[in-house]
Amino acid sequence: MKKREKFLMKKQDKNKRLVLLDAYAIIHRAYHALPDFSSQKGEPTGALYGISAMLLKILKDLKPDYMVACYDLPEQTYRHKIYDDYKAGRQKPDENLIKQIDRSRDLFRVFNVPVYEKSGFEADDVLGTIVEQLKDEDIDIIIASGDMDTMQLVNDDKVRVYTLKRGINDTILYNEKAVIDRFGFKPRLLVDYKGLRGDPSDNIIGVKGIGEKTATILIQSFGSIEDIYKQIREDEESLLDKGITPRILNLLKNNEEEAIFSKELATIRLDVPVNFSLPKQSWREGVNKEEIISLFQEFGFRTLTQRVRDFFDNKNEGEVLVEETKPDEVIDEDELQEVLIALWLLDSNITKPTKEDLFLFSGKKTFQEAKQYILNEIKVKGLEFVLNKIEISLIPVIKRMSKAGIKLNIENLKKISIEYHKELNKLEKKIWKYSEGEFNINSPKQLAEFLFEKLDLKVKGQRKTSTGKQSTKESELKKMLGLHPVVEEILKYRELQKLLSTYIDNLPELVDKNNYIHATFLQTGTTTGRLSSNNPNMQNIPTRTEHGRKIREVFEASQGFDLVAFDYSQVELRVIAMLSGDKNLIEIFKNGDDVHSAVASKIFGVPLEKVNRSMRRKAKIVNFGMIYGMGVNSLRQNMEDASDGVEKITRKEAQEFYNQYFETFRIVADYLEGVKRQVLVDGYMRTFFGRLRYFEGIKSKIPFIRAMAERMAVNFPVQGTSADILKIAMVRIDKYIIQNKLEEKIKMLLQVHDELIFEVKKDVEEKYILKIKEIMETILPLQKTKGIIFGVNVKKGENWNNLTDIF
DNA sequence: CTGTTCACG
DNA sequence: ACGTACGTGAACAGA
Repeated sequence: MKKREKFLMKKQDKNKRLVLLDAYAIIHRAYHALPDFSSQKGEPTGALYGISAMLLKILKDLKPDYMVACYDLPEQTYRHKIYDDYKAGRQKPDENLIKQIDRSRDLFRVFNVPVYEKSGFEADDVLGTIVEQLKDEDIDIIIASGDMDTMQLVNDDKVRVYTLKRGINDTILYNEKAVIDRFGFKPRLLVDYKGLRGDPSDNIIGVKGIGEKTATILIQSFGSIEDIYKQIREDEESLLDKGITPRILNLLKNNEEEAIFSKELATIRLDVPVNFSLPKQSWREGVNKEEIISLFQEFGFRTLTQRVRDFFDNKNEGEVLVEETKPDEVIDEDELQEVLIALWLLDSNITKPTKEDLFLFSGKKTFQEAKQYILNEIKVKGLEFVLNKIEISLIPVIKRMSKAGIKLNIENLKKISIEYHKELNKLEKKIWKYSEGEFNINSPKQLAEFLFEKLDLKVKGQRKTSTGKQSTKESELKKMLGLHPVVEEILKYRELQKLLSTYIDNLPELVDKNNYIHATFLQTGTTTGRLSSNNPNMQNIPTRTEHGRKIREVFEASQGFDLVAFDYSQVELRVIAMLSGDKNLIEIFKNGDDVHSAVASKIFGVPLEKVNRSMRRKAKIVNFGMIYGMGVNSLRQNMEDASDGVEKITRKEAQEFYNQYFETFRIVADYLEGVKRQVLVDGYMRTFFGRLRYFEGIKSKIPFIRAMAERMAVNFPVQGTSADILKIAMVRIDKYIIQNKLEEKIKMLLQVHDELIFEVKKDVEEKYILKIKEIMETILPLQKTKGIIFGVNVKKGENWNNLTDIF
């Protein structure tokens, strides 16, 4: 839990203070944050309770002289007129909420709070207009809201925003400095931020493909949207220099109108036709305490009634809470990155660490101190090799990889899109025929209703979801295949829907002007040392089904190049053989046999050529399962699933198979037990190269938690060592490419955990390809690997789905 | 903003 | 009798 320090700030005594209440936003927030209370008369009061409590908190914390409430009216606003889809997708407010909104007017009446509203405009516009009309007055303005939409109105210390952080009790007051700390730029640029990033809650699109991070970088570097486009027109290259990728530049150029329009939608109006005048007297003069109490009693608010009494009886001093802002410090980005990686190495449970984590972890106040502390800890924990020789060396390699990008064949992708959409529509119609009515097949809830209630299908040993609902996941649906013809259609529908929404229809938004995809590879994204990838995730592009593989086909080599993929064969099993030193397993790798068949041959005690498909399949399952710390029950389940439920496997059979496996690979079993013993003592495990991971749950008294920690501890050295090997390979190959001046001919494009994908100029000599293979296979000398060669297969082709073995 | 499902290694 | 195989990122629904 991130704890933020707070300090007290005295209210300025000279100026009067006006608190502007964004009534609808507060009520709306309270309605969703609180349970459905109701008064004795049966009137809903949950949201009313929330806003009453907030009002009392405002009186206590902010000590306003005047208060004014602004409302949204149910009518359409001018924003709906200029943009049909404004706030589309929002559901209509419940009747219970509407009732309470109406009733809240009584609340403001008894507190002497005048109401301002204007049909055709939102409360935010009215608030903005009031602020504007007061700009020359000496008055301290605080806007109290339930959301962050009014933050753009913050102006130094004169206009501040008081809003809810979490639930209804945790509040925060933003002045200009606090806004800058939170977003990284001045409040007036928030509209530009929304113009770029969009605002899903209002259905403002922004520039598709630009998210929080890119929007922030753009605004920090160039200022407003207008400034950004001015810069693009004047000097396009300067954006690239500032680290804006060609992809982003392209998105900006193609979506200028959207950006400007989104900004307009997000901008609060300052010219609503209302005439604001400050109330003649403060809210307190002329307020009737008894009126408030009687309304609260009508609502059934007992504790709040008491708080009203206390408030009027005591005179507490006015002090308000303000978020503390750390002193400004100039931090070099490249260093920063190194220290964040170092921090992640110290505690890999912190994935994607940020600057804040640095201060939190080190307990230091300045960056320099924090850095010193972290680097010292690296020494203490023996992580220097991993930090310096693996991670830091990898930074530029990853940068180059992302910069190169991989080419996407948009035309083919569009063809696939049209074809799959057609097929999906057909499936949808078919399914709806069975259901005799339309429903959302994508909704697990609606699908479950259809299958389990309407059709009343029964599944043997049905799985429940973690929240106790009937699961509709693939393995459950497969069990019902024979029961009803619709099940097969649903499975097909699921597959296509997934492919279309996750890949096919989103990839085109991520290409640059030359149709290249530049994914981001995160170095601190996992707990095990692997890389992760996003925007898009290039590590989960489909490969397992025919429909899916069509997607791989649209990733192509550049003109005049081939794609060349190098993949380690069974790295994780080789790593476990190396770490355990099991002679039987090592022998299999030395012989160069197919691992799963060879393992099957040993377990079933039959010669290699007598191993059938079922035996190999079972061996494969247990081979992988062992890497993950699988137990007997899941082994049974998996063996059954893998045969599509055709073959029934009893617990006893699974147990016998399990025993046989570990009798054959006795040393592996000992090694796994050794890991569990050791992690219980130390609380952490290391990979072969020294990378660390701590296991919180390992001493838990809850068996499930502890068992889970054990499985993670068993898996970590295997997955982590493999990840280290890949990273070292990347560093060495990159070095080789540069030393031989091959940068323009051989480009590393992707890393997918156990494989590296390059594009290689067609005229490049074979010896260079073979050298890369050799580098990968000799990351460790043979005596250290106990004679195991980490074999690499090399494939070549024009696109990612059409690769043929070459070495 | 969380849960479910599913794509990959 | 059972939610007990690890590590990710992403879309979508529903609140």
